[in-house]
Order: sequence, then C-alpha cells, then structure tokens
Amino acid sequence: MPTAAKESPADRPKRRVGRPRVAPEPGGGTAQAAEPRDQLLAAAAELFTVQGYTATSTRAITAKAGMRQASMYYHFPSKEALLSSLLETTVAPSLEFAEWALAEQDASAEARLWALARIDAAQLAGAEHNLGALYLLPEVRQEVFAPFREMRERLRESYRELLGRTAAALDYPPGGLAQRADLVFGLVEGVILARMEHAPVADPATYSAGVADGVLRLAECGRLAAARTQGRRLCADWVGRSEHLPSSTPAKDRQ
Amino acid sequence: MPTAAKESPADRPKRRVGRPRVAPEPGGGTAQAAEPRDQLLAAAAELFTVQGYTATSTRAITAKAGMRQASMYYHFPSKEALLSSLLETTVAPSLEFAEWALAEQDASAEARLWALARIDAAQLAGAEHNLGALYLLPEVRQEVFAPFREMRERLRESYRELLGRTAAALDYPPGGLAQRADLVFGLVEGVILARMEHAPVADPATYSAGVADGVLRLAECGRLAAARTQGRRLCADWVGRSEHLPSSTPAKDRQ
DNA sequence: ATTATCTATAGATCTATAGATAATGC
DNA sequence: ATTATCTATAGATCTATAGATAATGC
Repeated sequence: MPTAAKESPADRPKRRVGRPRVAPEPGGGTAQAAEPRDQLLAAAAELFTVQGYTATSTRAITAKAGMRQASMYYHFPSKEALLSSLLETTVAPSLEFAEWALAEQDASAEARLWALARIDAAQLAGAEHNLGALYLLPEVRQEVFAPFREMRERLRESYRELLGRTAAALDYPPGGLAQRADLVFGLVEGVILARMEHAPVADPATYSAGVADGVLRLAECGRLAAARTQGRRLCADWVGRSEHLPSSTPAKDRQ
Repeated sequence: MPTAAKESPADRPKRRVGRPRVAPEPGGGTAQAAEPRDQLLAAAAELFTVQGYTATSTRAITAKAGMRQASMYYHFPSKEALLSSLLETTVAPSLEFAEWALAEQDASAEARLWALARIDAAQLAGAEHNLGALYLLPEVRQEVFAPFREMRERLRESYRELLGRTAAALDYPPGGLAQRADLVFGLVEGVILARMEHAPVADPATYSAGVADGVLRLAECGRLAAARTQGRRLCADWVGRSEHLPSSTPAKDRQ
C-alpha cells in the first residue's frame, strides 16, 4: 500500500507531530483544525485590528491561538512578521485587480473605476476582522513595512490613473485631479472607518456597489447606469478569471 | 507700586518659579515661551499621530517637550489624560458647529450639510499634526475614552440628520440613508487618510470646500451652487459668532 | 512657603532566545 | 531523527511614585 491519506478525514482529532500543546483551544474564534500558522494569523488579525499593534502582546496572540508565548517563534521570526503577513494578504488582491483593470483597454475608464471601487470596497467590507484597518495603524510607518505602504500607494495611483482617463476629468480645474483622487480613495476607505465604529457591514455586495456608485458621482461622470453595467461585467470577468488560476490567497479569504 | 506686569514682555527669557529644567528645548518643534502643559500636549500630538499611542513612551514625549520623564506627572495625572485632552480639543469644535447648524432652521438642509462638511474638513485639514488621526487609534476603544467616542458618534449623527432632511433623501431606497450617511462621513474623514500618507494639505480652504461639494454630489442634491452660496454664509456667520464668545478653545487652535 | 522641576527606583511588563521534552516517523 | 511544542529567563523596556532640590514669592 502506498502512502496513506495525508489529510485525515477530520473525523478524528488528527494526531500531529511534535510535543502536544498544553493550552486549550479557546472556545469560538479559530477553527479547530486550522494550521498553527493560520491560527496565529487569525488571532493577530483580530487583536491588531481591535487593540492595535504595539498594544497587543505576543502573549495575548498566542493565548488566543491556544499555545504558549514562545511557540509563536517557531512559526514566525518576529511579531513584525505577523503584521507583514497580514498586510500582504490584505492589499495584494485589490492591487492585482487594479493592475488588471488598468490594462483592460476595451472597457471605459468609468466602468473600470466603478469595478475597482466595487472590488476594493467589497474586500474591505467582507473581510473578517476589518483587516483594512491594519493600514491605518501608525506603526505601519516604520521602515520594515515600507513595501506594503508602496503597494498601497500603487493602488491609490491606479485610482488616480483611471479617474484621469474619464471624460469628466477634462473639466477638472488644474490640480483638481489629485484632490479628486484623494476624495475617491477616501470614499472607498470610508468602509474601514464605518466598520471601526459600527458592527460589520451587513451586506457587503450592496454596500460596495453603493460605494462604487458614489465614486462615479464624486467624479461627476454622467451615465452612471451604463458604467455600472459594464463595471459589473468586469467584476464578473475577474472573479471567473481568478478562479481558474492557482490562487495566491487561501480559499477561505474569498467569499 | 502695585503688582508688576504678570507677563514679562518676552524680551527676556522669563524667569519661572520652580526648579529650572535641565533638559534643553530641542530645536524646532515647540514654541519656546509656551506653557509646559502646552509643550507636553504639542509633543504628544506629534508623537501620537505619527507613532501611535502605545508605541509612544512618556519618555519620548517629555524629551520632545524638553523635560524629564517624571515631570510630566506634575501636569497630567497619566498618559491617558494627555490623549483625552487632545481628543477633547479635536472633536469639540466640529461638534459645536454641528449642533448649532442643526438648530438653524432658516437655512436649507443642503446648505447646512455643506457648511458642516466644510467646517469639519477644514479643521481636519488645517490642524497641525493630523489630529483627526487620533480617533483612528485603536486604543481609543478603551473604556476610558468612551466619552470621546460618544462625542464623535453625535457628530456622525448630525450628518445623518441633515442628510435625512435634504430633498434628495426622499428618493433613497429603504435603509439607504444610513449607508449614504456612512459614505458622507467617510468622505469627510478621508482628509485624515490623505494626510496620513501625503504631506499636509496645501490649501485647506479650497480642499475643504471641495470636500463639501463632494458631499452634496454624493447625496445627489441638485442645485449645488445655491447650497454652496448659502453654506458659505453659514460658515461665515459661525466664525463671526464664535469670535465674540468667550472661546472654550485657546486662540492658537483657530486658524 | 510654594512651585516646578529633578533623580532614583519599584514593579510590571514585553520580546526573543536557550535548551528541555513529548509526540510521530522511519 | 524530526517536529512542534514546552518551561524558564535574560535584558530591555515602560509607567508612575517617592522624595530631594533649586528656583521665586512674601
């Protein structure tokens, strides 16, 4: 008989290699069967978004993940690495879409702008634990996190670029484009702020479509209905497309 | 001869009561002649907004203010009290305007909404050290800061209230008002996010008027020009009004 | 005497490392 | 033998308090 099934069918507690944990899985939070690395990421995501980075101790993270403080360092070299990993998985999907949309010359700039806002807002609204708030952590200004700030800056640039290609942009006053782009970006990220104070967004799909509509209103593009129709198609194309590719993000990040 | 001039005319270094400081005023930052309490607040404002609350030590604050770590506790009972004081002076002015505007039944809801956004955005854009970012600090969720979260919630409510009184609101879908209010609030607070990543806003007056215009576009109020004209008048009324009153905020907070 | 600072430090953290240990794999 | 955990702890913080001290005020 060749090698037995690598993943046990989850009907038994799955015996793992290595010294067993002494700390119990705390009820609720993390899925029991998850990999330790993912348990740590999930715990850190919740604590960093709610309490902040410096205010969250490695002890608190590991307690929530169900292990001892020092065991974290078997999976991550530092506390910073945890935040880096979370930042990475948060910004990457939106940025990938932005760069794909920029290249889709067939669609109108308005439709692509709508679609970008729609995808971006949906990701912010739908993610567990308001991950977008991680970018607002002051600690992200530290030099270690510069790569993620740059990714985010590229995302902002994509908004500016698409906005500049809309027909309405021709009528903006000099210097108005940059300001308008700030407003647009702020509108999308308003999702983060809303989540910080309210409960999680009830219906991400509707909400993010409303955000995307708002973006076009702000941009003073007319013909909203047409752009929305075409934009929806772009979103659908992207989702279909990325489902065939070997996804870089784990399946549970999608929804 | 009666009591001499209480304030020396600033031509001499002004001899203060109490043991002299040993730490030098660090160049730049704080005005030399400021009160120690204000020096601490200014230092904390810069450090909290840039580095975050927990990541900023009392030692760093006092070093920037030009005194020793323990001397802070003569002026403030705790590090939390410093943040509380900053939060208070940041939210109070906008909230005062909001409550005045809500009561000004003579003006249209559109004009008052424009004016609120204008005043609020100008305060966020013009303040030194992006003080609005203090509300985004995760630590503000702690119970001690609940009063300030409530003040801010009342400000958000004011936006919702004015938005609900616009003519356009009649056409919003059910449940659309709350979402629209979130978008509006997010748009205004986008100023904070823009400042977090860019340089300070070059021209707060123009910028904040642009934000206020954007709010009405988002709200789908027509007749923007009329609302803007009336809104500008409301802003002017308020500024004139508050200059006669005994201001609760120190003079240097205005600008 | 009062004021505003200082020095020194207690006591409580917090991150990361060293080295032991209890499982499975072969 | 390898893996994934554990216990224990070094070393570096950090906040707040105790008590001394160097000015001015009267």
